[in-house]
Amino acid sequence: MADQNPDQGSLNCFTCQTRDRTEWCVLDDAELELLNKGRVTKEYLPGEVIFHEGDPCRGVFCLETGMVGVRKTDADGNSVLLYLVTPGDTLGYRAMLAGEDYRASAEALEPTRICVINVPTVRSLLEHNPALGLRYLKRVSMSLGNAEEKILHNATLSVRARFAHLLLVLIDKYGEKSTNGPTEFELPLSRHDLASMIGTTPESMSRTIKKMESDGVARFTGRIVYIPEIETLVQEFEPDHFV
Amino acid sequence: MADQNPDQGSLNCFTCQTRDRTEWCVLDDAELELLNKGRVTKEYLPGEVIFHEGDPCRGVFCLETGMVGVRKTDADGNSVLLYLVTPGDTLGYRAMLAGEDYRASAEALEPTRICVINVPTVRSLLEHNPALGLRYLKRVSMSLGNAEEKILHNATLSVRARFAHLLLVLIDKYGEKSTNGPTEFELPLSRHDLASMIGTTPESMSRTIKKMESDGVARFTGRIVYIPEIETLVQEFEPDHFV
DNA sequence: TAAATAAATTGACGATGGTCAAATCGAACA
DNA sequence: TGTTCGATTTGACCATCGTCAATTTATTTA
Repeated sequence: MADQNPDQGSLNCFTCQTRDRTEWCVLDDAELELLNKGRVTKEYLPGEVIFHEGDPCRGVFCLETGMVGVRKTDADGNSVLLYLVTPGDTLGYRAMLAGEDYRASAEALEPTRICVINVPTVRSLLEHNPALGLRYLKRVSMSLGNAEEKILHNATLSVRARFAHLLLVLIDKYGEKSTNGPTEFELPLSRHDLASMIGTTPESMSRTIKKMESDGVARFTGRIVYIPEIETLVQEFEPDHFV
Repeated sequence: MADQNPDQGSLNCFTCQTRDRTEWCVLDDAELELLNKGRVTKEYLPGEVIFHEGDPCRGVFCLETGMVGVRKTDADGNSVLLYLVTPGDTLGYRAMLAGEDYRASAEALEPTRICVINVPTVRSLLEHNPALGLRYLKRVSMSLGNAEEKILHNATLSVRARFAHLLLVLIDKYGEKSTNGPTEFELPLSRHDLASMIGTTPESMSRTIKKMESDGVARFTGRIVYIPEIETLVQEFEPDHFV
């Protein structure tokens, strides 16, 4: 793990660029002061592990820059990539709020700067500011809704339909917003990680991409995707979607 | 939907038998009074729908007696059974806490008595008692952890392994606690619903059961399962589990 | 009890997608 | 530039599991 480096980026929670996009936006100055005291900044290089499945919870992580992947792995080494975490997102709150050890691991996918807020600080803030709890309640509840949807999708949709859906989600979250017409977009993930986001293998991923290209749905050049018509992707996973 | 019937069962939240098993256990008497005022009791027969995917959230439901299944269905009619809800559980809180419409539907699987607490009442209680929010945070966060585990299992385990796991979970939750030795247990679900709990079809469920019988892992007579040795089920879904 | 309806099982078949191995591509580096 | 290592793709194979239809078994109703 890279050394703590307080000289780069925002110096504290008051000047933090991403604070307004996090749950902390509901804190007053006194609470921000507490948050700031309970905070340590860390940097990670791609591949470095931030926490491991089974580790005791160390607090809540705020992503300032970079990208983190949250993975869940079983005894045989099979794994799924559950989340991509980007600046303004928080990380590790599930275990903290459930009072459990981590049930997934987090790994930097790019050079990443993160603030770690220790457990007692978060707990104290939660106990004294109900609005913060309500914020987290909303976040966790929406996340649960998404997870349940994924369970349905994985059970009922083909690899291809799930990949079409993943592309739409990635474009919506990290790409230009354009509901229709041609779209170009750089995938933030390797083929392997794309595969493990939709619960399949790199081989099947590869073949699915090839088939989509030959069907004219999309063109892939490395991590660049070109999609002539976004609507066709919607059709892929919602066959009877009304135009 | 069956008529409201205030003459049966517990008359109010103060005398409610299941209250201590719900999130409401953290409420004081004044808050219980509020809860009681915001409450209506309803009864449902098997097959009756309590809420539908897409409906606006009507509040939080407390199960007094019976059993409810939470299902998620897609446009093609494929569905998964996400949860079994039994007395002492609450229902519908995810949509409420996320501030969303329901993203799954709930249906009585047995004759069921439920108290409905309206949205403003729950919201008011949440805003004034941080401990209640923390309770729900814990519940939703643990549920999210389970959902994420299910995503991994569905992606990596065979139908048979997932069924073995389901059996263990059902026995743990609704059966006699016996970590080893022979176990007899009545399944609370039809074959169809067992199948949709593990994201497969009734036909595959049937064949899996047949195979397990011929392998001597379990015997099925209608909804009665007899398992000579529980540990073999653990082996089924954790092949390299240490004894 | 018999008829009707629903649930569960079985059979036959094929498609999807996983596995393993080999080949190819591409980036990092000496 | 050539080499090396990892990522990606391709090929060959086939197991698992879903689909559809038919049959058997339960359950409900008349």
